[in-house]
Formats: sequence, structure tokens, C-alpha cells
Amino acid sequence: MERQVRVRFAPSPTGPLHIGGVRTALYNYLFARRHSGVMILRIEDTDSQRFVPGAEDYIIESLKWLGIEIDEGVGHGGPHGPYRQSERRDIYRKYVKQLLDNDKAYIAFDTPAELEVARNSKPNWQYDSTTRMSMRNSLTMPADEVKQLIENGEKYVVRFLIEPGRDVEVNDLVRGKVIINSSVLDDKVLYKSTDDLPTYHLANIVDDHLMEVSHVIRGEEWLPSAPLHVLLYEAFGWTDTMPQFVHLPLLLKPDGKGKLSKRDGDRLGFPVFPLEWHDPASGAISSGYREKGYLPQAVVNFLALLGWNPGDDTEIMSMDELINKFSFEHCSKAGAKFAYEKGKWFNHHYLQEVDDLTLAEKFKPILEQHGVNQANFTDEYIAKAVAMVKGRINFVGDLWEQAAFFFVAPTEYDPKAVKKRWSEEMPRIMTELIDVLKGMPSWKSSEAEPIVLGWIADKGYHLGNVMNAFRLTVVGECKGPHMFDITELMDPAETIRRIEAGINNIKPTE
RNA sequence: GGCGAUUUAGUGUAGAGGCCUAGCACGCCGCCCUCUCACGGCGGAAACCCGGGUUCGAAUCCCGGAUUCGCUACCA
Repeated sequence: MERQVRVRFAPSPTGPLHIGGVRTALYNYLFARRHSGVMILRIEDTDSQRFVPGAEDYIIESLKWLGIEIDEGVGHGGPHGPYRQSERRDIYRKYVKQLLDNDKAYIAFDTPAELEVARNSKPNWQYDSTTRMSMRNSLTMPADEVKQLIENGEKYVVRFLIEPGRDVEVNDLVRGKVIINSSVLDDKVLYKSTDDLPTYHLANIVDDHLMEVSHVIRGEEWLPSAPLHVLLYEAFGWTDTMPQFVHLPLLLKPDGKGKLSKRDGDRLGFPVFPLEWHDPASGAISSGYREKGYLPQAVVNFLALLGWNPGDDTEIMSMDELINKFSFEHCSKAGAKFAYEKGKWFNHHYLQEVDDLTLAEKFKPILEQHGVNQANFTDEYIAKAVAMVKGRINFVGDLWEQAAFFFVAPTEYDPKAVKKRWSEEMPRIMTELIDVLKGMPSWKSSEAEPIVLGWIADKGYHLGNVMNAFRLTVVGECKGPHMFDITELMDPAETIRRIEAGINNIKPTE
């Protein structure tokens, strides 16, 4: 009988959630939903040194924005709580004691300085079966002395006793069997002396077991310690319910080498965090996908395809479609360079699906920023302007660059366009154009176009030159939607004003 | 250094012995559309890490090497 699928996303609140972490969360979520399972959010705050206030809320808000729903965990409750590791001290103490009582672990008094000396003593020194008997621990010291030291308040850690010479097998759902010999593992610290908390390894195993986690889906950086975790399940006698392991390929720098980092984002100009983050200590601000103008579904779709594919050529997929198609069989094994440019394309795509009125709402604050008085424009006007240019934007923020002329008259004219299109006779022709325009029964594009084009033809003018000069006065440069679509939307009086301004202000080159 | 993982165009990937003269997408280039810039449509350049095997036949299987990445903390 199949176990119920229960997965967990277990970040450390040491700062904003990294985009790689977001992808890990996403894959956990997709897998959980695919199998009608449970998604748990556990906060692994066992490193009191690196704890950052606000990070936990940030994580929760990020997941919410992306549409990654949590069923159980911090901020949601559930039957296996608490879900914050710092609140589970008593639980860990109990299990550490169990290991100690069964001789699966031992107490070690070695100070950081002593360990440093040992590590420098020879090249590949590690605390293991070959060295532990020459260190200061409960294996080498008489029981009463150990007891005495503890009573005296001497600091100590608990180390896992690893037996050498065993091939430990990790069955990974994307990589197959990974075998490593226990001799290369060291006696990992399970319980720290510094903050009275367990290390990741112990807390992780205990919690996954207690929370009945069926699949551990995490980044590849954990693969080397997976054998240790297998050994811990054995030591506790939990092998029958040990979760399946899945180690996801890492997200790499777009250009150079190595893991994607915060610095790459600064350097290359793209966010590496879902939401904007204000560092409480330094006050530094890191940009986020949300604030940059990304739609959550674009980020999700983009991230999903970095290390996974549906098995066919489909690329545009909603969360539901991703859930339906997700499986580890189609996960890749090698790290994926962070293809930021493709992310833009996804956003462009999803932006086209947003209706114009909604887009107009998002555009309003930007108009405000540029000093546009919105009272002068109806929602419908803004929406129509947006509709005409949205095909050429990747972000809502690009709307200003593309559609500003709908709201403000040009204050300068593109010199290259002036040189190419504004000849000596243009002021005269534009004056004629004003008359033609004023004589039109309608500014509707379909009616205005034949009239103006007819006039140009009758006079024998050069179509391209006249139309571009016209465009120059209205837009300020040679770009944008079709002229008659623009003038249909704009206030006719404003169009005339702009042509007049152009006649007065544009000077032919030379 | 040790251990592990990894390897298809610039990038993300499809491909599970003959269907591959290697597909798709982003990006790039060109053409078309056209009053402009875009969008869109069409087209193009561009890849199986290397060397040995196995086989009638290998991107796909085996071996060796190289590459890249990760881990190697009382961090996760």
C-alpha cells in the first residue's frame, strides 16, 4: 500500500528566499498536488547565529504570491507541530539521548581550537573512526570523568558514531542509486554546544520522521550528506519509513561558473529574489520579481522549466497543467544556468493574457509617477492605449516608454527622424494636413485614413515622408502603433495642437 | 587534496540502439507585412565533451579520460 505523499519545504530564515529555493518549493508543491499529498512548511532556524528577523514572514509571503499553497506548517498549523525547529528543542533532546543510550552517538569535548590543530595535523584529517580515539570524548575518557566534566559545565557536542567500511546506498528518484563508503564520512556533530540546538542533520531526520514525510525533495548540495541521513534513519530504527530522496539540480550563474548568487543579480541586472527585500541590518535593498513587474504565473512557469520538462514541447503551462504533468522522471540531473532572458519572454507572454482594464490599473501608478493627471483620462482611454502597445512590452513598467505620448505631448523630437523626415517644405505640408484633418467628418481610423492618404496622393506627396513627419509631431519619434489608430483615440484638438507645435518647433537639419 | 554528481547549438531542453541529414523554445540574423518602431508570419546560422570498445548499426550500451558543479563547519 502506497504511503500518503507528504513533502516539506524547509528553508532557513537566514535572509530572503533565494530563487533556487523558490524552485525547490515549487517542485515540492507540484509533486504534492500531483499525488494529492500534503505540503508542509517547516522553518529550520537551528542556526541562531545567522537568524535574520523578518525572513520567515518574507518566505511565507513569497510562497503566497507565487501561488504555492501550504497545507501544514508555520503560519498554518497542523497536527505535527510545532513547525519551527527552535520550538522543538525538547523533542531533539529526547532523540539525542536515545542515540547516546544506544551507543550510536557519543559526547565530545574538543574545543574549536583543538579541532583546528587536529585538522592542520595532516591533509585529509577528519573526525572519524581513524581519529576519534585520540580525541577528548566519551569514547576515550572514563565515564565518571565525562560525568564530572558535564557537571562542571564543560561545553560539549554530541557526535554521530559512524562505523567505517560500509557501502551506504542512497536511492535517489532522479539520480538512481548513489553509493558511498561510510569510511569517507566523518562523525558529524548532531547537537551543538553553542546554542543548545541540534544541527541540520539531526533535526532534519527527526522532524521528517515525526512529520511522516514521504519524499525529501531538496537541492543537490545535500546529496553528499544523504548517506549520513540514511545512516541516521538506521540508527533510530526508522528505515522502514525512511522517505524517498530527490536531489534537484542546482541553478547556476547565467554566465560564469558556480551557483547562482545574490551578487549575480546585482551584476547582471535581474532579481534573484521573489519579492523585494530590505535587509534589516545593512538597510540594503534587493530587487524582487514582483516589484520588477513579473506576474507570478510567469515566474512559476519559467522556474518549472529550469530542470524539468513535461516530456513534450509544451512550454506555456498554468500551475494546474504543471501539476498534472509533473514527475521526477523528467527532471534533469545537471545544473541549469539561469536563463534570465527566457524569463522575460514568459512574462511577455502572460502579460498578453491580462485584460486591458486590469493592465490599465497597473499602469496608473506609473502615470502618476510621471506627473500625468489621471483625471484627464478615462479608464477606457488608458485601456485602449495599453491595448495598442502591450504586444511590445515585457513588463508593465515598459508601458510608459511605449505609450507616454498618449498622455503627454512630445517635448523633444528624435534628431535622426527629424533629419530623415523633416524637410524645408514640411511646415507647409503639415499646415495643409491640419486643414485636411479639420475637414474630416470623423476621426475614426477607417474613415480618416482614406481621406488623408487620398490627399497625399492627390498632391503627389511622398507617403512615407508625410506620414512620418505627422508621426514626429504627435509621437516625437518614428515609432508606435498605426497613426490613425493613435489619432482616433486621442483628442482631435490635442492632435492639432501637436502638429502646430511641431510646425513651430521642429527645425530642419542643416 | 578527498568524496559524489554531471556532460546535446550561446541558453533551457527533447531524444531511452536504427524513426536523427538530431526536434522544440529563448536569444541572434534575414525576409515579409508596413506611414515608423514593435508584434506577428516565414526562413537562417548554431549542438551529440574526447578516446576506445560492443553492434550490421550508438547521441543513446560498456570502459577510460576530461569538463563542470556540489560537499568536505558546533551553516543550512
